[in-house]
Amino acid sequence: MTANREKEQFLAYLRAAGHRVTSERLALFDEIFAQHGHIDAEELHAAMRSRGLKISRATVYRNLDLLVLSGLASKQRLGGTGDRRFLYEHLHRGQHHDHLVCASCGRVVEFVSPGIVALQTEICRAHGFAPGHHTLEIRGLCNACAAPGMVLGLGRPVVAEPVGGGIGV
Amino acid sequence: MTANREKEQFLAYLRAAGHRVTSERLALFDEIFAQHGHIDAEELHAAMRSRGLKISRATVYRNLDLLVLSGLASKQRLGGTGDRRFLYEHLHRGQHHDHLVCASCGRVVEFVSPGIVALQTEICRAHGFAPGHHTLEIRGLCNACAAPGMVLGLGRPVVAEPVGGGIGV
DNA sequence: TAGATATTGAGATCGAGTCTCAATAAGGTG
DNA sequence: CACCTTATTGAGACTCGATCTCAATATCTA
Repeated sequence: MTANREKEQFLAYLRAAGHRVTSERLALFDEIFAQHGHIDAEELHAAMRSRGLKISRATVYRNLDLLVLSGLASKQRLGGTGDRRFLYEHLHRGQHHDHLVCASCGRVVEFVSPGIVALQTEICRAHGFAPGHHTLEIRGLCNACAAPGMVLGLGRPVVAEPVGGGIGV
Repeated sequence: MTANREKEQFLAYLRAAGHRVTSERLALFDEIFAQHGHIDAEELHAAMRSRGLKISRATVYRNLDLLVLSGLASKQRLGGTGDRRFLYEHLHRGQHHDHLVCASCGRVVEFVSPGIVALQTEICRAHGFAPGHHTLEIRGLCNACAAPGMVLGLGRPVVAEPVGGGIGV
């Protein structure tokens, strides 16, 4: 089993919050940690059913929220104004990243930038806000789509190296 | 009438795109430019009806998309995972800004940061993307909500001074 | 092991946004 | 200006992601 450390964190969260440890919650945890990249609730539900697990749609939705509250999954809409569904992805130990999305083929690249963190701190300070978290989505054209005459291909999200470390304000 | 320059731009867009100039489109333009800050389609529709204008819900939705395409309005969800509806706001001459949202009272502060623009350019370059645009939402606690024992008040969006000008990567 | 109650499942419901299609009106043409 | 073509509108049906209801079930506590 992968993600043992994260599973411990999930169990600790459930107990601390007074929630019960059910087989459905454990199965959902396993499923989202078995998935690569972003996936929506319906796809997650279908994936579990196709593995022979019996779990209802409502339970998937309910428990995804718990995973987010536990800090082990993120829930956000990606893709600008074309975002109909929430997408979920598992997180490792609170590591935050942002997204670069190709406006043409939808390919998603994840990146970590210390610069944006510094920027967030500075902007909050300037406006008297206590910093929380941020979501940054950059949209553009990936190299494949920017090349003339290319047919689009939907790639898999890639975790990228940190870019830039200086203060950005 | 306010926003004459913008209205010219809207008319020019309509004609260039082969769309007709209808009274509904002009009324919707007037309404969104008469509004402060962010407003959703239903509220916009209700506001127009309450002024005695006869316009249908479907027409509001359809023409808001045109306003966005013309570059005169932005359409985005704000408020993290609590974002059920799209919010619209009018823009002045393509000026881009981002949002600082209070996680407690929902107050929205708009800010302009050259740093984030530089960051966007650098990150796109590092990953072989042609830069497009970005959306950055920072969530935190405003000074009123961070103060202990305060009752929350829902403020109006404020356009803030640019913060920071250095390269932020 | 039994009892209290949180959780589940199936399906109803909600709600933001889109679609359909007949009626209307914008704007080009003679 | 009057006519004609056709984009646009309005009313309401529809879509579909997400939430809610409530009886049945499973978890945890004592």
